[in-house]
Amino acid sequence: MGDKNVNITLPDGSVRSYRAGVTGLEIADSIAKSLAKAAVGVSVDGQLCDLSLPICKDAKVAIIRRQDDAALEMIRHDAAHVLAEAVQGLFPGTQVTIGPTIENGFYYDFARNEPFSTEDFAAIEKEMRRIVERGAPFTREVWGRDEAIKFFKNKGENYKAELIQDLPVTEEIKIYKQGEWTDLCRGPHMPTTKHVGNAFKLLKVAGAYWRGDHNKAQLTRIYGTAWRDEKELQQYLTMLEEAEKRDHRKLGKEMDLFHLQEEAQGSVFWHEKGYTIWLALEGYMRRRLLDADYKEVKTPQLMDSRFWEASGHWGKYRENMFVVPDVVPNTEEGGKVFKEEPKSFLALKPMNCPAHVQIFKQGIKSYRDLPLRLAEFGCCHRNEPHGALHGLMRVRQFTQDDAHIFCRDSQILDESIRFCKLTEEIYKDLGFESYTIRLETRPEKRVGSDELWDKAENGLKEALDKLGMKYTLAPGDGAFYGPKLAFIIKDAIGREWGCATLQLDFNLPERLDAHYTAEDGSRQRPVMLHRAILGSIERFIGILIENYAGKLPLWLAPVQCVVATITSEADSYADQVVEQLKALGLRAEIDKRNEKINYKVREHSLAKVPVMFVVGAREAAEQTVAIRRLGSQDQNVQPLKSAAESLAGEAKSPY
RNA sequence: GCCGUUUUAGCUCAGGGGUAGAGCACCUCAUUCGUAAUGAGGGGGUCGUAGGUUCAAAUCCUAUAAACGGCACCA
Repeated sequence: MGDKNVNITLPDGSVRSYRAGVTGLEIADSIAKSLAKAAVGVSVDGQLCDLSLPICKDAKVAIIRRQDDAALEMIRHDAAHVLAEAVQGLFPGTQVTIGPTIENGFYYDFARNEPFSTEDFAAIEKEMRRIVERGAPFTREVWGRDEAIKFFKNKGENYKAELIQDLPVTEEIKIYKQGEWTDLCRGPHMPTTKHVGNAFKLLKVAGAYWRGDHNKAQLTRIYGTAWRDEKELQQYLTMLEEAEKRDHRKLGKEMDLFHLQEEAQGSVFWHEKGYTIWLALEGYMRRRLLDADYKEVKTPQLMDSRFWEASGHWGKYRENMFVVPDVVPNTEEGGKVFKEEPKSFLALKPMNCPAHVQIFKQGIKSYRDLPLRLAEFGCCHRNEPHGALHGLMRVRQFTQDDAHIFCRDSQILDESIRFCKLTEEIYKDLGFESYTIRLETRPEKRVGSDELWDKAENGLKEALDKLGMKYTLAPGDGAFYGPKLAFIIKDAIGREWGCATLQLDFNLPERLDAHYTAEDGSRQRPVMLHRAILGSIERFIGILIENYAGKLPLWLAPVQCVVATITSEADSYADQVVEQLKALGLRAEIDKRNEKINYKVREHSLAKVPVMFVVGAREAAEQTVAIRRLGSQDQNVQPLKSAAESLAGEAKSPY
């Protein structure tokens, strides 16, 4: 490198010249001693690097101090290393594998014959604190491939050896040491383990497959969180607790919305209150769809296996389908359920699309009929693996707000725009401002010509661009039959769930031989768009509950108004009030119990009833109500008539 | 499906070899009390299920089911 110089551009825009090979630490030192002291890493052209890494070409450089947001990534990564060292110190013979950072924390996957338990956490954390306190410097070395493989194999670290073996030949084999402890790692790291600090906590253990492949070994994963200081850690832990309170399973029980039980795992028992939400939501969607020129249909629940063979589901998804033998059951007491071998089978529908194609195929369709949009609140069954079931979010019986649009290639763009617009409007009505959109494009194994895929992918892209909707690209993640859009919403605990989806399908119309007659009299294949906006109604209600923490907007609230009496003197007036509310279409209940008003207010507040009309002798005499809204302590006394009417107006569905 | 954890009254949970406990809810009585819990009394559980060990099992062992946390899967 000699005396060649490099130009370093700092965040304030100033450019300084250093000799080539200068390190981040040296740059920091040249700016201010205090900066060098506070520095934990350096960003070089946006890439986080070790402070000690020589910089050999012109670059934009920012020094990362421990208090900077960018340092969180390093703190967590280093914490993962400290965890690994601690675990290997306490549990000899444990192999290390990978330990990346994740949102809000980190994990490390270990291979050990005996799995860890959360009871080991105290000891591991203690050892981690000792390692942090010791403050060994992280040092970076580059090793030869064979040397590295030999080293790790000798140590019995077969997973690490495998990782190195699979690294591309062009990749440097980087080894980081923290004192005695050595690990293969991409880096970067902070100067010493001391910089990790004490604001970390181990959270949970879990099984995880080596390289995410269920055919490979099962490892034990330890999850942790790490922050810059104790206050941040506490804030995060409090946030987790708050999120737990919003869990739809907890609120569903507390608010008497639904339940699940062993005899029908993965299928929901909707109680009156929960089903009231369902009906309000479904009604809203129905009005939306009919106005958007969809035609609502209803198709069979059970169909012969031949039907599913034709659609291709029988071969590919049979293990997740509920199959019913087409045999009359034996009624002999204590006998076998079926006496004879079934000659044929029926299956509960796992999806609605093939049935919609059947409707499309009735009669001859003209290009004039397109686009044809068939909608169904279709109840589907999928035999999901036990471990996948999760409250309302992942169930075995669910209802999709499903629709299939049959159209021509040239209509893909327009239909995509209509869909995205409609979804956006609906999500806005439902209170979702933040969701992410993913565009999943052609996978390697696929049907349809490249030309058609171009048209389809561009159609989706163009639709999003035209509407100014931001999205991320997921190349290769599309279905074999076409590209798709996924709208993703997070739940209370930060888990992501796919809700709305738009999927182009070049396969099914072909398989099931759907066609229409074009202007020139020729037979043409329609393109089929699968689309859902809520996705599954069950899941969406779960997300709604979490999003609103149970405090649903008036139009969705199962009980919109409770009329509560102060003394029994007001009973008959309260009856009149409820009657009026009901006459206006409101979901109102009365609480005439012999309880103090404090008790009633507390109870209905906890039940998350949005509005209470409190009535006592005074209100009865004056024909008024004292209005109390959830979350407010204000009492607003209004004449009954106007109060009821304005509440009814407010409770109207947004569409 | 895989790994781990859990399962005791309607709900939330305590109890860890000697025959089951709290708070809330429920029922009864008294109280009519103006915006987040009125008081007193009462009823309620073969401790997830099936085996086993033991004089004795909610408690120990084995199997099994479900739920929970991840992983894998999600047409």
